[in-house]
Amino acid sequence: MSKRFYITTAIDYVNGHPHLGHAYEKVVADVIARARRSLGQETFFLTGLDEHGQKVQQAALAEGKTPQAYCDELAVTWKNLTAKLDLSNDDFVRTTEPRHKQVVQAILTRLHNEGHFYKASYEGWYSVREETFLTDRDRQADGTFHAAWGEVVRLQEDNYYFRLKQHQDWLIRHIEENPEFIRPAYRRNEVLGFLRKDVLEDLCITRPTNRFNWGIPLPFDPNFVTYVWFDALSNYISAPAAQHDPGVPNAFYPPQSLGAGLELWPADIHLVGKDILRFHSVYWPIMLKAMGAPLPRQVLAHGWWQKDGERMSKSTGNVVDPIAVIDAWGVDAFRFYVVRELDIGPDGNWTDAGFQARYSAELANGLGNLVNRSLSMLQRYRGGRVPAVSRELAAETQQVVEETQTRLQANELQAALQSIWSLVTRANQYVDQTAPFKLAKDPANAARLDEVLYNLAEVCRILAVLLWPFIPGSAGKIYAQLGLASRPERFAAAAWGGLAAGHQIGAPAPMFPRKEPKA
RNA sequence: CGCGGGGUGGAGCAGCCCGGUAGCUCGUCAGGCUCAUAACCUGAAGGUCGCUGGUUCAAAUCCAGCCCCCGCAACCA
Repeated sequence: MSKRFYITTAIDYVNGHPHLGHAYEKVVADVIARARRSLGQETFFLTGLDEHGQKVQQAALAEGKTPQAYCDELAVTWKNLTAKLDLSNDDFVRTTEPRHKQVVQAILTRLHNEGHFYKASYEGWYSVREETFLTDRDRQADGTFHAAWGEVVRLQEDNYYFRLKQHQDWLIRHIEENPEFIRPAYRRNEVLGFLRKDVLEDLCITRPTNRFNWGIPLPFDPNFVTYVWFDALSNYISAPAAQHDPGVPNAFYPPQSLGAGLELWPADIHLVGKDILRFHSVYWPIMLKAMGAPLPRQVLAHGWWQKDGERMSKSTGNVVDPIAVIDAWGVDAFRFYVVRELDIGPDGNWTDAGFQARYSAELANGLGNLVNRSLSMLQRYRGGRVPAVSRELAAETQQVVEETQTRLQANELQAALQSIWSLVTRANQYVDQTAPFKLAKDPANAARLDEVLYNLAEVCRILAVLLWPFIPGSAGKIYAQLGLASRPERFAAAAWGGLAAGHQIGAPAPMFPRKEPKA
């Protein structure tokens, strides 16, 4: 058993339904996970749900359900999303699961015993309606609080705090010495700037149960539940702990372990939105250090999507429903668009016109048409029987394969797709230059036609291999149309010459049917 | 002076880290082809790479300043 490549997504808060941002992050993580597996690394891909907190408790109450029942229902919706997105996740963690709660409690117990926490009293302005403390920043220009907060009262409350100040120096050093720790680089600079400038405030990690109790109880004080940080972030290590991962201190193994001793921790990539970068690159490393666990290799922060140049919001109605898009266009069209359109890091802009343009130009007219015309000719002129191996496009293809590999290993997914499409373009040019449909008219050209047909079929096969991480369903269809029983899931299969002479291909069929543009 | 991102032919983007023929998709115009999902291929027009200055033999790319747009600012991917 050896260390696996371990990638996580943020766990989504169950309060609400999935939107484009959730789906985007999961797809990106899945493409990275599939790429790693294809390249021969054992990989573990974790995603899941954050189910505790006040908003969940309130929402459940409003629907007359227990919080657990409410979560169980929504968990079905969210798990369905992973299937809908064709994710290859190896586990799905829910923070209400016993295996998770046990790990969180073990962590809290140990850190408490070692003096990382202290109890203190806080007094401030409290919004009864929103059940939250307000700060001076929430005040309006005239010093009053906005009416949306409702009644604001003076309230005093005890809570537990996590000591952070002592960790600031080593964390700065760690980020400085490990350029890969926070990516992209401009996000790393942002965190460093903040750490160098501000003194870290100790972190409030509890809520008193008289405010709300839908959370994991503090093992050492029943009047409190833990609040967000130790609950949600710990999922990244509670799942490995349940696998008896030797990378996790065994003090944190849950009692009934179902594990097989998988070596997962430390995580290789925490994929997160830019909004929660600070929690993953500051608080989480400090928590791990206090636990005595190794730090993750990389926190990779992606950007946000806008819709038609504006922030998506339910009130204005300019939202993108990933489920609806997938139902209308297919999951691969969705996966392709979000990864091709937006590099990991910057913000992106979803437009329906842009989506349809890429579908039409790149998937239908580019890739789909290439495969269809290539296999149709092989079927028509040679009865679907693969001719002898020819290497006319081998060198150019090999170059694209290497370029794609380099970019996949660097998690440059958008750039990898650009490389792959240069091969699509090249093959379409090749059809034009060699004109197999003309060669077929004169039997004297039979040998040349054989060569051309082989090169086209083999390029299609290799494209399937290269595309597997991005659009696994369509890559599988290419293999099926080539009459291959296996799946194009191993990058090593991208070597030229995989199609054997005499092999019988299947029936060609359009993969990305042309669609009339929607109004 | 809160933090950060962006400003590249008509539209949307890549390139900038690691200076050296400005690339991609769409659109426009003109040709070619007919195997294929009315798809494909070729060529053309169109850009002072936000502005100003600096470094350099050479800057979209590095440095400084300025203008404009947009996010974030403790739990919303």
